[in-house]
Amino acid sequence: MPRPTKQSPERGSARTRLLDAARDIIRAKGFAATSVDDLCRAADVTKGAFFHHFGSKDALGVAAAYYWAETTTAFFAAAPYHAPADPLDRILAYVAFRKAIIMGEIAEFTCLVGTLAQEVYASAPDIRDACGRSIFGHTATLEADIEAARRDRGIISDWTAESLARHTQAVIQGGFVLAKAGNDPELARESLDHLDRYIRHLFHVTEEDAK
Amino acid sequence: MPRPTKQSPERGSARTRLLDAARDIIRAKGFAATSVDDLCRAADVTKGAFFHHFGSKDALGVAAAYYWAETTTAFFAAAPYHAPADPLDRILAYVAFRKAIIMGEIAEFTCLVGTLAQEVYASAPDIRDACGRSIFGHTATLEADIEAARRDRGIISDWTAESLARHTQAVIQGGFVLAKAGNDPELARESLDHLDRYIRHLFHVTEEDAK
DNA sequence: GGTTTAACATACCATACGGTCGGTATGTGT
DNA sequence: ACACATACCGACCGTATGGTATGTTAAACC
Repeated sequence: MPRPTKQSPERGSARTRLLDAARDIIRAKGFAATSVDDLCRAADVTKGAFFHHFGSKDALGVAAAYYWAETTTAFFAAAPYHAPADPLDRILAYVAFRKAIIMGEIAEFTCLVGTLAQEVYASAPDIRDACGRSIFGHTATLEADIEAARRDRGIISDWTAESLARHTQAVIQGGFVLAKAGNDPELARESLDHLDRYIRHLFHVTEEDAK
Repeated sequence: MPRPTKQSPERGSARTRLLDAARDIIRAKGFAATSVDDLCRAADVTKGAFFHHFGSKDALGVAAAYYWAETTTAFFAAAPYHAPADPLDRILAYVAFRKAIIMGEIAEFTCLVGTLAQEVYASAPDIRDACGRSIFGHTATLEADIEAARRDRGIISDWTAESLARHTQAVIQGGFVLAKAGNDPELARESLDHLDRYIRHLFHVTEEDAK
């Protein structure tokens, strides 16, 4: 039950502002390098407010992962790639959409929960699990289309819809890693072209089909 | 010029022991969460020794990335996947090899420079660049085989050898991210199966060829 | 209208951190 | 023999860190 604050009722509650700050700062600096004071400064709240809303820094990490899951779920649900009638077209539109939103600064298009999980998977299992739920919850949204496309075309395969959905995520996450290491967003886009080609192959899309 | 130490001449110099400790601890906890004292304790050296060999913690990060590049280069150069006469077979053997070495604890098979780059890319450009050199230096070792395989088979493609080599790395790195998020090494292996299938497709490997 | 409660704010604390500094032991070249 | 360099030791320092204790304000509930 958030309540409008006196100083900035329009900017959202302190809790939301802290989560927004966490999203931006952790993506840029990593979780351990982001201090509680950093977050309070960015969100323009005091430490008292921070520890009122979150029991610890780790608890904020968990909350940030859930917040990421919520906001990205809404973002992808509202995205235009669901429009095509053919499920395979929706899958390819998804890949194209993922490629299209790779722009601007690296910290702005990369994945919070991927970064976070990679960093804290061994030392903060609760944060890791929250990240896992966000990632695999997202892959699950692709499975229905993959399965439908497979049935539509009578594809007999040694791969499952779950597996291909996860692979899609792996390519995206791996592209982010390369983009960061090479300091070049194009490296992330490049792998999505290979993924697109791979998916067309799995569903036997030929040159003639493309027209 | 390392010199045998009094207390443990057989364990290698303090510098090497610190770099080994850095490899293991940073992969498990991340760079920022790894303190200089952690490293000194694990390497059984004092803080004086640490700052004698490395000007700062960041300098150790850079050195660790170079050390990783050196040791992995030697490791992959000595690996058996170079044996096949056909370059395409070497490429597929590489993918199979990468899959085979995914075993044991997650921190033992994942990539130091991938983790490191992802964490510090924005705040420590020198570490990031060292990681980039390690990753892209490794992808370069695949390019010759990819190019040779393409020429051998007269493949006309809209992808380059460099691009496919980088995509291979992206799939591996992305698999590591998923393995960490899901706390399951199988997630990393799974994507390598898709990569294998994709490469066979690019080089027109049919079921009959496989025999 | 009084009490409770959520939502902050402020001052403070113990510790852990990266880094420094003066010193010592052990070669090494002349 | 002596100067010099390298490798290392360990006490110390200033600061930043996560976290706490106490206080304040204002809306919500009875």
